[in-house]
Amino acid sequence: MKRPTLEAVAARAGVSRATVSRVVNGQSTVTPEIRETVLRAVSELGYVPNSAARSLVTQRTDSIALVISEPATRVFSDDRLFSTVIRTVSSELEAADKQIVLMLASAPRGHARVERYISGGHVDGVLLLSMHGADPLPGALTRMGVPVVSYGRPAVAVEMPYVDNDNVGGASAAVRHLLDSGRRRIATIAGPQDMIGGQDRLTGYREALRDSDRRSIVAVGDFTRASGISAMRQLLEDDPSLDAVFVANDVMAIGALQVLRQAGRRVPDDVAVVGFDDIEAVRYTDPPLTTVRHPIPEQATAMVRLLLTPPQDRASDRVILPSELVVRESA
Amino acid sequence: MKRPTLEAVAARAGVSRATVSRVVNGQSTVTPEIRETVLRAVSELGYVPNSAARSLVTQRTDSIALVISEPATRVFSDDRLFSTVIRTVSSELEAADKQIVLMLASAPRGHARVERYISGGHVDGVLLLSMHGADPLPGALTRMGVPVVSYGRPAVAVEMPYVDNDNVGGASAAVRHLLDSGRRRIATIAGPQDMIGGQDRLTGYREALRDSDRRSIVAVGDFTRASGISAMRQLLEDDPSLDAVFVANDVMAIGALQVLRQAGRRVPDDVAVVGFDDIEAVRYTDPPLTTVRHPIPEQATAMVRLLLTPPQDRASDRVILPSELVVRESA
DNA sequence: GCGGGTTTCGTTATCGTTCACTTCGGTCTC
DNA sequence: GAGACCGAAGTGAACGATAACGAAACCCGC
Repeated sequence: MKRPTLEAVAARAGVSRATVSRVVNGQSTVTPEIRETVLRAVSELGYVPNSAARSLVTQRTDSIALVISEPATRVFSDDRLFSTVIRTVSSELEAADKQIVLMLASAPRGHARVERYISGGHVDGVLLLSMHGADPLPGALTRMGVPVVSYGRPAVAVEMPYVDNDNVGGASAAVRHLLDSGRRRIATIAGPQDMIGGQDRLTGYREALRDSDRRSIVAVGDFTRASGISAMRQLLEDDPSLDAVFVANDVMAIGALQVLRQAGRRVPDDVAVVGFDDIEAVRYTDPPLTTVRHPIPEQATAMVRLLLTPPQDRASDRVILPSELVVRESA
Repeated sequence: MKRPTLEAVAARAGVSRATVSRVVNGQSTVTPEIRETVLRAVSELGYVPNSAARSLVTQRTDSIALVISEPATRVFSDDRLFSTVIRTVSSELEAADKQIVLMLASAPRGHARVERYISGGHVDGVLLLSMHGADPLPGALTRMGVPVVSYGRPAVAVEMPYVDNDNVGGASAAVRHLLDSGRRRIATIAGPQDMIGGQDRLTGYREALRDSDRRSIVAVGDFTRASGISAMRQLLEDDPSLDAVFVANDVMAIGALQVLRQAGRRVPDDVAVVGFDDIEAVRYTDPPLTTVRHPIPEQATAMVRLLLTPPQDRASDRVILPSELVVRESA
């Protein structure tokens, strides 16, 4: 009833354990004839290697952790990011015959759990989704010597391989689009400034405006719809004559659209709106939202590739992927 | 530089390996004084048990697999389902101090991979998301003797613990709502009939109609938006006088709304529409969609609880959770 | 103060692999 | 034709933990 062991297979095939091990692990130093016999014994007994025993001696686990170091609400506010990353990472690791251990680490209890688990040697590497500058996890993970790659640029303090999209470039492309279409007073609803993405998108906005001679009008949100609503209200109050808003993510942009409508401003006639992320929902807003799309699958793929490449073989420890402006009806 | 072992801790604390093991595993048969000494040695050396060695002898892995046995496109068409299940399962398993291994198994290569992995004893149990009646995975998994719980009722053929929402009840509640609001010709866009959810929701529609004396008008889709579009077109052609549609999921309903608008039918004035799932996007459709919400977090939680409860301690092997009609503007 | 019964701790075997070595034929070379 | 050499298979020792078993040490009552 219990699972057959290497020993059993060896006995059945009339060879030693070592030979069976060689066959199972695909070493070439075994006579084709014997290899056949062994393979037959393996399939007859339904042998599958015991992973615990194997990784006890090899020090490998063939599994990598995908750590989401965010409070659940933030990560999942944009479902597409999350599911796309998981899906892409999954299929990419599948090709490398590695498993995914998923860890949602909401601080601080989750952090301790993650650190304990990772330092326990359960995984060969870590893919880290962390968007907070103040997150202690990137630092902690690098310190324990396990290979890590971050999705998105981690806080400046830590040296860590990462793959990011061009937040700065995407944001300034959005703003330039507004400038090109003749908008004069372009405000922004920025993201939280403790998040790298929030910082970079604001930087992009500022850079684009600096090249023109427009004044910057900034309100800060925290990437939630509610914050988009209150930020938009504040902007309208601060500068009633604004004719465009660049919003640092789509979720807040949806809130902004709602406020604009309530305030009797037509979009895009009176006020143009551009979002960021290109989440599913913005195709169905009224009007459909012009936004910046970043290539999530490519980013996730690059992340896995980077992790699986030994440090000395890497062309670079950082990869930046281009963002793309998707023009719909709101701007 | 390498990680300290039990041996090292034992040496430092001046006791035997066994005692350290007892302390680490929280056995009570150890003198408080010695326990203190050991714990100090543990923290001084930063000892963390080697999981491979442990599970080699205990036969446990403290991790469970979450297997998504669907082509990616289907699972992710409703992002909320996916992310909510993951999030809930994750936090629920966290409480039990178990890890979650995520496997996306698109047939058939994925199936072989999953079977190999599960039979390899990598996990203590399996949470299975499989919505196809013809899926061979539920059968295969039960056969290999590993504890499994299914999200949603599996195909009739296999005997397997599961947690499902009341698809039949939810669908008939939706149809009754249409009847109660005076609709006379109520059509349905059914889901794929090789999926349990698709079957059950159609059953609910039929049951509700049977209690009245209305005729059933059925088109079948496959839960994608495109199929919702073509199904709606077909329905309008078959019966131009229809005044209500119950759509088996929201994604198809979005397609249906689009077709109705193009056909010049006002919703809900000319045609009432009810969806199913209550995905995020239907709050922003025009008009916002009336739909049936099923309690995904509760379902996921119940699934984990069921898996962690030893079979002999279970009150029942199947749990059915109620669905709830969410009335918005489309019906 | 002594025997029986508990605690408490140490010894040792074991789990299933892999890896470094050894061994064993057989070929090659001079 | 003998020794060096090489490839293929076997032997034995880790790997790091747990658990069964044994041996002290201790308690108790008589």
